[in-house]
Formats: sequence, structure tokens, C-alpha cells
Amino acid sequence: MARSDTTKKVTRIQREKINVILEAALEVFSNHGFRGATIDMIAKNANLSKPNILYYFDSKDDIHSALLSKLLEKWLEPLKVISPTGDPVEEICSYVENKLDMARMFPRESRLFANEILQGAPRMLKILSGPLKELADQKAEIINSWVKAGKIEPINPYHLIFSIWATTQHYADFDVQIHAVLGHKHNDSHFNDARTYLRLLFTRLLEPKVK
Amino acid sequence: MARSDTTKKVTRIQREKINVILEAALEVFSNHGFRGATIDMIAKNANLSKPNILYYFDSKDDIHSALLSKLLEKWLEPLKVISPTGDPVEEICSYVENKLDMARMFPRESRLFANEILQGAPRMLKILSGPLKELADQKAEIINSWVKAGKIEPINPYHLIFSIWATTQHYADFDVQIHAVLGHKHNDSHFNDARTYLRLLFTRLLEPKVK
DNA sequence: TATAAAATTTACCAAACAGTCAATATTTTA
DNA sequence: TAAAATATTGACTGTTTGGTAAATTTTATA
Repeated sequence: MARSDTTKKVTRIQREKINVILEAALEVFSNHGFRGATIDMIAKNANLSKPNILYYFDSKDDIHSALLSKLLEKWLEPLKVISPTGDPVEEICSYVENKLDMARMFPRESRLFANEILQGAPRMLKILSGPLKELADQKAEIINSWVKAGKIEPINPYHLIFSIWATTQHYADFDVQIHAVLGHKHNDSHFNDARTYLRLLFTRLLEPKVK
Repeated sequence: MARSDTTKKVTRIQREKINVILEAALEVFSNHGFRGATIDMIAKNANLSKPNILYYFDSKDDIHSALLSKLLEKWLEPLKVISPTGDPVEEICSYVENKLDMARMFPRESRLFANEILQGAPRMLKILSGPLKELADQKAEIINSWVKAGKIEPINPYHLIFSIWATTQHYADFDVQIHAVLGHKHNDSHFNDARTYLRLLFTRLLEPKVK
């Protein structure tokens, strides 16, 4: 068991080094996937020796799990914020913008997530069919109530959610492709266009047609 | 150099075994990524021995490359089909449906692609910024001409294309998540809902508003 | 500042893995 | 059907990698 897992109090050094390791691991795992990452790569990135890494974490798996659970809360937060009392179209568009902001500001987290799902989510299946599903169900119900009240056009709420996830995370996960197609490198300027485009996309979808 | 690469003619057995190997490799690479896959896994899947695999392909890399280049043509085909002379909204919606069909029928190919892009496309960058960019540029121009002619509402053509890629491939790449959230397993029934939803999404976006 | 606790490192091990090679078996063809 | 070409395999090699153990250094504390 890793030093930091005992019941004894956490030292200053432990706190610092654990953060350094997780930061380095996020970099490595998000760029290479779980199997493509090596403890040595993480160690090099963290300026620590491999055994030193394993002094703080029991195993490679352990580091990866720590990252995933740390990530989850942050990842679900924007969806939680959707409120049944707000203006429907604005609630959805704000959600889209929040997710897009996360893709821009936390692309490594997005790719860590994508890597995990892509490989069949071996370490996350329970979370997906537990907390994530429950949250999605809850928000789908809100969306349905908006449809019933005639506040937005009728749509399938689950597929609406999927399309929001897909379109926003795409800018982080497929970043390389986007830069290749747009033909410019090393800047985020396309995020402005993306925001405008996505707002239009979802506004047109949802806004009730005037009769 | 692998036996099959010589200039001599390809035998029946070579043709058959190469197909068996590529099929097995697609299964393994798409589920585990390049680094997560092993030649042994491919061999087991193909009912061949590891050295036998390496009799037909020089290396693991070689198998992977063969898969990627085989995939590319099939992957770009639906985009090529978009024609400037057709009805704009229908052309786009058909493209969406074709891409969605591919996600349903060739999820492994989609994941192989996603894995590659997610890791920074080390073996595909040139194709992305070459043929893919050119094709995207060409289609973006068509879309722009439709906008100028007032046949569709003004939108950024590149981000339209990105959102089509994102929303359709999502059903293959994030399959596990979708099944977890929808709470049913082992069937494709949600693809019907997805088709309806996506058609609505892009129709509402593009259809010129009656004034 | 002496001692105990925590942190770090050097030198390892064993398993997994990509790839080789020589021997053997099978298929083709003359 | 015999010789030649092709296909397959078992046994192997060197390397990478996750992880360990024991010794050493650094930090905290009494």
C-alpha cells in the first residue's frame, strides 16, 4: 500500500509530490492512453524516479484510477447546473458553452476520458451506468417537461445530450484533425467560431417555431 | 520483408490469410488501441501462430498501417458524394445518414480511427492535412456557395462538417457510454432515434427561414 | 542536535512482448 | 509423383516494463 494511503497524517511533501505525479500522469495518460503510458514516462515528466512514484502510488493502475475519480466530479458539474426554472434554450446553450469551455481549457482531461470510453470503459462502467445515467435521466426529464410545456420543439432528450457531448468534446479529442483541416497550428482561434456555430445549431433546433 | 511483399505473384493462401489477419487485427486494434494490442492477441483471434502472422507482415506497425490505409478510402467516400447540384439540405442530411450508417455498420473502423487521432495521429498526420483537408476545403466551398445562393442559412461550413463527424462517430466511439446511459444492451435500436434526431438537428439548422 | 520517521535511490526481478531462425510440414508444379 | 516453392511451427533472443528490496539520504520532531 502506498505511503499516502495509510491512516497517518499526510505530510507537506506527500501533498506536493502527489500533485506533481498526478499532473505528470494526466499529461502522459491523455497523450498515450493507459497501455501506451509507462511509469517511466510519468516519472520523467514529474522529475522523479520510478520507484519514487511507486512510493506514492501502489501501481500504474492506481495512478490512473486516482485521475479518473478526481476528474469525474469536474466533468459532470456543467450538466448538474441545468435548471428546470431557467429559460430552456438559454439553459441548454449555456451548457453547450460550458462544455466547450472545458474542451478548450481541459483537453487532457477530455482525452483521458475519451481513451477510457473508447477501450470499453473497463474502469468506469459502473460510474457510467450509475451516477452518469441517473444524472442524464434526471436532465432528460427536465427537457421532456419543457417539450410538454411547449417551451422547446419536441426532440429526444437523450440524443440531444449525446449530440452536445459529441460536438463539444470533439474539439478536444479530435484536436489534431481539426487543426489539420483548418490548416493553422498552435492557437485556439477556432473556438470562437465553434461557439457561434454551436449556439446557432442548438438554438435553431430548440426554439419554438412561431405560428 | 514479409513474404507477401515480394514482387512474385500472390498465392491463394496469401490472399486468404492476409484477410484473416487484417480482420483479426481490426478487432484487436479497435478494442485495445495500438499499444494495448499484441501480436499474440491478433494471432489468437486469427487462429494462427505469432510467427505465422509475421510471415505475412513485417511488424505490428505494418499490420496497423495496412489497416489504416485500407480504411481511408471507405471513410472519405460519403463526403465525396456530396454534390453541388443536389438539394442542399437533402445532400447534407444524406451525408449525415451515410456517416451514421457507417458508425452502426463499421464501429471497429471508427474506433480504429478515433484511437489514432486521439493519440495525435502519429501515422496519419500527412493524410489529415493532405487529402482530408483538400476534400474538406472543396466541400466547404460548395456549402459556402449554397449559403451565398440563399439556399441554406449562413453557417460556418467547417464547423458544420465537424459537427457531423462528431455526432455520427460518437455512436460508434462512445458506444459503451451510450448503452450505459440508455440502459439497454446488445442492440442497435437507438440508431433509429439517432437518425430521426440528427435529421431534425441539421434540417432546422440549414433550412432557409420563410420570410 | 540526536533520533525517529519519511523520502529517495540503486540495483534488481519476473513477466510480457516484438521479432528471429532453423527445422518441419504442406502445397504447388513440372 | 518427385522436386521446388510456400507455409507453419517451436524454441529462442533481446528489450521493455511494472514492480520490489534494501540501503542511503533527507526531513521532522523531541
